[in-house]
Amino acid sequence: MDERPARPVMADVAQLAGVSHQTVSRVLNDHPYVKEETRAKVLAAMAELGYRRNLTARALARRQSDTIGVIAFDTTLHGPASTLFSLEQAARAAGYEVQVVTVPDPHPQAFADAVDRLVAQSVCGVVVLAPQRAAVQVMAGLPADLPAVAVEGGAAPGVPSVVVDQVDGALQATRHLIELGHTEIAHVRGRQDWLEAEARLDGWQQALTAAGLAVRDPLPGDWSARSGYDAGLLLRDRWPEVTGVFVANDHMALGMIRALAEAGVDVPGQVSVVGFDDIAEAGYLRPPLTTVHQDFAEVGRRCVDVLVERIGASERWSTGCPVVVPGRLVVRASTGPAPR
Amino acid sequence: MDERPARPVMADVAQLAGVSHQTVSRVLNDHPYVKEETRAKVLAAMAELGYRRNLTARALARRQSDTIGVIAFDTTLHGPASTLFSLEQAARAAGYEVQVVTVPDPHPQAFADAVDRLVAQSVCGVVVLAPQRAAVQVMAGLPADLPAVAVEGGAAPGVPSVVVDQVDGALQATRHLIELGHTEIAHVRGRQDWLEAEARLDGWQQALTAAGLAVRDPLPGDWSARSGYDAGLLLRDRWPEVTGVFVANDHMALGMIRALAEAGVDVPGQVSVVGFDDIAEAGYLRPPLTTVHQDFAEVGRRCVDVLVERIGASERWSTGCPVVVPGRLVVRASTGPAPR
DNA sequence: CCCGTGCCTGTTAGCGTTAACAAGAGTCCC
DNA sequence: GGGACTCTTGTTAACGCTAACAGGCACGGG
Repeated sequence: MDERPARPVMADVAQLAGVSHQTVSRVLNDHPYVKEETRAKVLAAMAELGYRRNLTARALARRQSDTIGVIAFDTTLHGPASTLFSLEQAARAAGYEVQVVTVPDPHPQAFADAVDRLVAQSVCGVVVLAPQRAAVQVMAGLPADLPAVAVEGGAAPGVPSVVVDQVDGALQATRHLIELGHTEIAHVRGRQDWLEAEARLDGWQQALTAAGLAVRDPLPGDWSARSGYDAGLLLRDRWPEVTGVFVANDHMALGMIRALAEAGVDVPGQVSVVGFDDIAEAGYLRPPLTTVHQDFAEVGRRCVDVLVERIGASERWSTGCPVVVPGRLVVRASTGPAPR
Repeated sequence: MDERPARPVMADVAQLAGVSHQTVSRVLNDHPYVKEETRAKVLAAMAELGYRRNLTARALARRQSDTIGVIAFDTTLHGPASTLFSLEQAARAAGYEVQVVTVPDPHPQAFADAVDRLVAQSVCGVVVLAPQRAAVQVMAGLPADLPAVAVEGGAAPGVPSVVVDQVDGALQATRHLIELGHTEIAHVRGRQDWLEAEARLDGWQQALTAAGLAVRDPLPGDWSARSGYDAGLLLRDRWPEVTGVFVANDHMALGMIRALAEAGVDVPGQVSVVGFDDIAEAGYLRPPLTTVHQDFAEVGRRCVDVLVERIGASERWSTGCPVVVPGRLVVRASTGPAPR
């Protein structure tokens, strides 16, 4: 005659344990001032009923949800995917859930919608994992009382960021080529509107300028292996004298190497190639790729650190300078001494 | 003297519009029986106050949250990452939020914890994106009234699944080698405990058996490029007569090719290699990789379809057979006729 | 003219939790 | 013995929304 047993609620536990529902709440929230004996009774009752607390109700009552929202652009890409993965684990360890909203097109309006949805969910903090210029504007428009962190974010006022030092990484990569004796060094840039693409371009330019070498126009690229391949063809055609290339990410680097190989150009014998990212398979490509390693796991963790700190602090926060995770050049076999 | 303006709630909108809060609710939920004029007034009031509905309160009142939970193992891997990405977009289009929980170790207990957390959040459905044997047990233990879908899931009773036809894909790959005249064909398997690894092994065996060819022990692998490289070394050492290899994923295939190249073995001249996954850069490796394409975007979309249907249906669902997304062999340059 | 039937709106009562307050019991000290 | 604590528990009122019910009004048919 009975319905299927509904999920037990606090009141049920309270009744079974012979206490008030508030006492159950106290046990759940580790309040001091609960007698050990009472706590045991409540715990036993919870176990017997298979009680699970309703986090929705909790969130409503506390006006705080212990959920971190993530706004991401393309979680398929190596960097965002890796960051998201470690971020989720770090968040869980800190007691937070993670809710992800991806933004298919990097238009400000789409970002704004994403923020709205997250706010409607009463998230207690937001991570912006969209390293585009368009995302920067959005952060400026974030509700002032909502803690936020940007990954690789530009200088949005009031929003702290966690970044891998892109300029420095590009400097390391380019200097490496210079030290090997290369003097004609090209660059394949990442997608327009991406901050990382600009920073890597910057680093490359700085290194060349510091060494007194010529700065060519960067070859266009969109992060994809295909665009790297196209850039490779273009390179041969336009600047056959180039012997070193700093490519803005590993996927494009691999496309570039393939184009060069097809054209009969030996890497690293005739042309040296450096990538960026250090994707998992970089060490197993032909040739093994020299590249700049980025510790995305660390980035994810630091994001949570910063965000949790902001959530904890009730007063107005100061902006502070970005948390910088260093990049590290990994020398493998795609670079060698300049041919003479 | 005033505090910073608190976020407006329904009552505020109602007051400004001169109606009851229930009418505001009706407008928000597209109820019939709201006069056009009233609707306009309410909408105007909402716009003026910048009202955002509180989804937490809504979820509590409706006892339903419009959130889909995803339990994933490693969202860094190509397949899960791609599936998750399209799933999130499809879910949003269907009016759902997505909450992700990753499980660092594939132990049943860890999966069970993940389910608990999702249930506590009152998610209205769950996608299990963890293609391991350990995850199958967990699905059997899912609350009976919680709609669920498994991706690449085994035969958990009552839980529908969306799969790419792995066995068929492996058959296509292996047959391709056979048709090219190869008779000594090895296999590098994926990580133990993964259902996909088993299915691909199966397909390989079936194809060989059907053709009357010898079935060797599969070489061990764990999906990583490194393990593919190791398998390549092992292969040369153990079975120098092998001329065709079906490798369970592209990353291992690329490691294998590198190992062979180092040993002076030409691909595809002396040994043909087929991968599985069709990662974005597969066409730009050296040589371009013949592989089996999986349409993960479609998998994500179908997951949402199935889940939404289950959520809508109030009565007990029948299990039905899995939704099968076909795999497709993409022939590139890493395979060629068997040498004689 | 009354009653039933659409339309439209308001009132009330939850949803399951936490917060705020109240209050009783025990302890300690003067 | 009384006041001021600390420890422990219970009662009540939110949190912001939706669901259920109860009207009021206009219209049409018997």
